[in-house]
Amino acid sequence: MLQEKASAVTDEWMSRSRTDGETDLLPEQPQLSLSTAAGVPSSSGPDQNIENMKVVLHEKELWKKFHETGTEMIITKAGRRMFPSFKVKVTGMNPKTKYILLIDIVPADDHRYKFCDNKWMVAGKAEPAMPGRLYVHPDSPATGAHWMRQLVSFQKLKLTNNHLDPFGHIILNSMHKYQPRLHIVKADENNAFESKNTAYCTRVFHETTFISVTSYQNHKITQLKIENNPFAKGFRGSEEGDLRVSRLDRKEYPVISKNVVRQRIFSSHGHLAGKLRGGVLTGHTPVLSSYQYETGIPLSNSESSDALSTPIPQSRDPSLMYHCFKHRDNTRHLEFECKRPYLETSVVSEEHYFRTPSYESPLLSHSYCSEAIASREACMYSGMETESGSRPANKDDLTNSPSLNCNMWATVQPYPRYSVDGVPYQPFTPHFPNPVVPHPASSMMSRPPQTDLGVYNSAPIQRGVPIVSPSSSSCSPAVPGFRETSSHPPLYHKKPGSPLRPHRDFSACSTQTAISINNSPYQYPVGQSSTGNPWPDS
DNA sequence: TCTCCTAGCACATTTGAACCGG
DNA sequence: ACCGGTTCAAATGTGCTAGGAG
Repeated sequence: MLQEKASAVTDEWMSRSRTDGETDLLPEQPQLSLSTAAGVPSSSGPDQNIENMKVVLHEKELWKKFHETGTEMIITKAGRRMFPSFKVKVTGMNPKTKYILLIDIVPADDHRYKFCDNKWMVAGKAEPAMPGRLYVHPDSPATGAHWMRQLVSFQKLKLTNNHLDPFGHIILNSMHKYQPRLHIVKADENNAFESKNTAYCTRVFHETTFISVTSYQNHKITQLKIENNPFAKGFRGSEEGDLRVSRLDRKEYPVISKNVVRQRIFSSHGHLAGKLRGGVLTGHTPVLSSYQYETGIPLSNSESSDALSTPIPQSRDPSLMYHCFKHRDNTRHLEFECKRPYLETSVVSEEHYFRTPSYESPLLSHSYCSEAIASREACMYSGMETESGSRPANKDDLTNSPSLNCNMWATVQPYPRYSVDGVPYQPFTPHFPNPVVPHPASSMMSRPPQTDLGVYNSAPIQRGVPIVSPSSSSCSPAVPGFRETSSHPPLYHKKPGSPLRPHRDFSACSTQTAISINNSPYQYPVGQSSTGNPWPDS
């Protein structure tokens, strides 16, 4: 029943979604007054509610450039920042109303990919989703005036492939496709978003879709990163040398950086022909394509089909013959476009990570906190995964359970289109089929009891933050999943082999989080749902 | 043999404390 | 004592690459 309800919510959102994504957020339902509902004082001026908000992706062109090539994001055990970083310009907020901005990253589909013949291909079914986590902007909650004053940057957000990550970084699976989502939530009187009527908006920029990797597969992406990321400057050609030459003649004479030269010394050119034969980046397989067509929404990478099939066709770029080599084959080549660093200063001063339940598997949440958190760095809530088998069968029951009496963020349903197609998505099997173990951190964080993250997944709110459509956004006047914090003692899960440090850090984190985010005992458990199209198209 | 992942490396940027002068 | 500017070392963020695991 709840499921149906959730579906209904999702459908509603999807129906209200837009595809012209770059600008407006979906208006909330007019009949509801968010300001009053959320207990937020209304501004003296015109009531600027969420329906008036506009969110523009910063460095959209750069994102597009990456997207057209097939964006890859490195994930490491220690955590790696995203580049380009996720930055947005928000307008239309009520200057006096407090908002919470956060990001989550949901699977774009249920496939695992491999880079073969210079293109991405489906390599099988996706692995079990990592425990979902939210990254709350460190300034949250802040007034609309604050958010609108300057760019809102999430550049300190880090991605990791460490399932046991204690630092609150967003956990992803390598060789999987993901879609970042921005959520704007009106903070309630407690500077949290627990209120049932809390309004929120979700914004998806299809350009930000990426495939997570442990090492770059596409040399073009490598070069784009090197050329645009200041931190990678050391891998660029010298100013007097490579770059200057590249500016003089970009097309005819590809620039080869010193690194390329160094690599060539050791590389075997024998691989080149084979690698270039593909010559094209194709982001999607027939499976995805068919899926996309079924929903009537082209997948981003299907634009990939255009983009990815056209971006680096060998025939179109003969220069590749000179400098293009598959990464593994010690090959490199340089892009000749903008050398300007894209990193910019931003309002970011610290971050907050919140855990979101695994998309498919129930998770038990507890909090982690890193040393960074202690130093006003990233804070997050995280949880442990449990067996998918522990996933509640009856969502209504779970929802009604006292244990759920807490703030909830929507749980993620990674592959919404499956439901659209009438083919329910099959949850992944849990990664950490382990028993529950009490964790002090959770209680310290005043975290609501989370018996099982599956609860969040099944909660209505889980559909509350869907990817409604490509480059689209959705808004809701009320977030059913955001509930008052419960005083119920939390349940804890422990993964086998979980590092001890996280536990130590948790306490610090909890404190930090409570202060910086809520100034209240509220929690931000997180589940999210991506009921919309996670792989939007332009 | 291949794919994927990890750790250490060199290089560059960022950060913040220390210092100085007005 | 305070403020603003400069300097510098440590911290941090990059991609590269050899080697290991499966």
